[in-house]
Amino acid sequence: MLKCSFNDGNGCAKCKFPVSTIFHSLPESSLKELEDNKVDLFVKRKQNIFVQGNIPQHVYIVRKGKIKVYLLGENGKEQIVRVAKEGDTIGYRSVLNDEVYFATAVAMNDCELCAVTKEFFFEEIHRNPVLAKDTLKLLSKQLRNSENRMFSLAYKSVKERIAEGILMLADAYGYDDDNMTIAVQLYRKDIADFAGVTVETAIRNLNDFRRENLVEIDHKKIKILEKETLFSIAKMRR
Amino acid sequence: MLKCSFNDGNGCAKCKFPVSTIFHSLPESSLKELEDNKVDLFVKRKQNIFVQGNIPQHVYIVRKGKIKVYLLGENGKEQIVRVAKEGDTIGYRSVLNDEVYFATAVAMNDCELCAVTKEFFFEEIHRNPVLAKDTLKLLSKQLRNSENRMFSLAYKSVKERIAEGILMLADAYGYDDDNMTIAVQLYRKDIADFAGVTVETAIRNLNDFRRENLVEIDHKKIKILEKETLFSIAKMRR
DNA sequence: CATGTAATTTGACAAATGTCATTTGTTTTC
DNA sequence: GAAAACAAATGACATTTGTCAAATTACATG
Repeated sequence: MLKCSFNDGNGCAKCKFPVSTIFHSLPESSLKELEDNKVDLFVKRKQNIFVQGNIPQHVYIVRKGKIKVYLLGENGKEQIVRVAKEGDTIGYRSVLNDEVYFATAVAMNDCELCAVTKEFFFEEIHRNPVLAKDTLKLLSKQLRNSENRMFSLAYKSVKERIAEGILMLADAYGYDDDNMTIAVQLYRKDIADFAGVTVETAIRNLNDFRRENLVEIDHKKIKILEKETLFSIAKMRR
Repeated sequence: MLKCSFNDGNGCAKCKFPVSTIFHSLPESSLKELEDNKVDLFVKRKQNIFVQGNIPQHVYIVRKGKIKVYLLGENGKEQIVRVAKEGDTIGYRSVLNDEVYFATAVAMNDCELCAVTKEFFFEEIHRNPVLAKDTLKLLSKQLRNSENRMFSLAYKSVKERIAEGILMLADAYGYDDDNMTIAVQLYRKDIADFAGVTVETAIRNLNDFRRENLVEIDHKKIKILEKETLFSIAKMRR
């Protein structure tokens, strides 16, 4: 049997996980049970974790790596609806509603995940009110975020959305050690798909920001130089 | 004391409410307790039920009437993020996350609501796993809907969004007895705010649809004549 | 029911953004 | 490490949608 990453002894004191996850409230007994209801998963960059239309079998906890979750339209257009990094949970919504995946999740870099069976998640959410409450909070937060982005997509200009996108992606993925460089490689298309614009438009605006010394761009790595200015361009509520 | 609308004896057998609500799973004992933790609320058309930035005190169950929930931008632009009718619950998300209202809810016509104290809702969600699960399902559904609309706002043309908007509003508010006319008075601005366009643009597209005999418009009442055609214009996944 | 206010409609025009084609640079693969 | 595949950049242009102004119609209030 694979080593249980929930009990490897380093990390979050409660769940024995390198980072605090949605399962932080599980009692010892449940953690034991969890061991028999999970599979470790190693996913290479650009590979899918789950795909729109498929039937969910697991809830995924991200142990390592960055992920994007997007909707794919007929025209080949993609809308990134959510991103995830170490400690985040993905694929749980389709499980909760017992329906096929509504979105596709793909690894932005090599990832390690824990795939927890939907049966365990379902059981546990029933008998553990704290897990239920935490999941409610998580959903609430994501719904709020989503509705906020609805507003942006509807009414903000492209420049505002690109600025907002950079800041949101930075916030969601985190920073490198310099505390300024977004901790993931982003294609121009990723930024375009997040902001809901074409690649060409994203490029033009990114290069505007670079010329104005708001960001520094080294291939796929973006360093945020003037966060405050970007915030004011994005007209973000904070 | 006001008559408790949860126990007026007609409607849903479980909760004694005219329609099935999120509280349908409450046991008798909780329903009794609920009586002391609710206020009946009568809200006139165009009046607010809650306002962006205010501190939530209640969760609202709609007994009668139609409601829109929208985000208000600095520029005066409004994005309708959700709508509610008889049986729906609103204002619960801010309560769950213990933060100020993120949106404003306004009555589309005269409404009757039950305002349930947040303390009761919180307590009950903790001790009633079925309520917790139902709330999780509701949130999941709304998040899915919201992400779907993110995609539409980002990538669909105005004509597609207006068609989609009409169909979504019809679905959410329901129909009159003819089963074709949307069961609420909609200003052109409401449709514009739902689809994320200007009033002028909404008007032009609505009138296109009317000229093509897809809809019939009598002031603020919209009758859907060719639902299938609208669906295909909207390119909606169903 | 008259009057003022608000909502709808239309046209002309401006601005924002997407589309397409092409070039250049970067990454992957054999 | 050369070749092929992929990604980024740029220009010219088309299209979509928004903006502003003005006219008409509907609604609400005294």
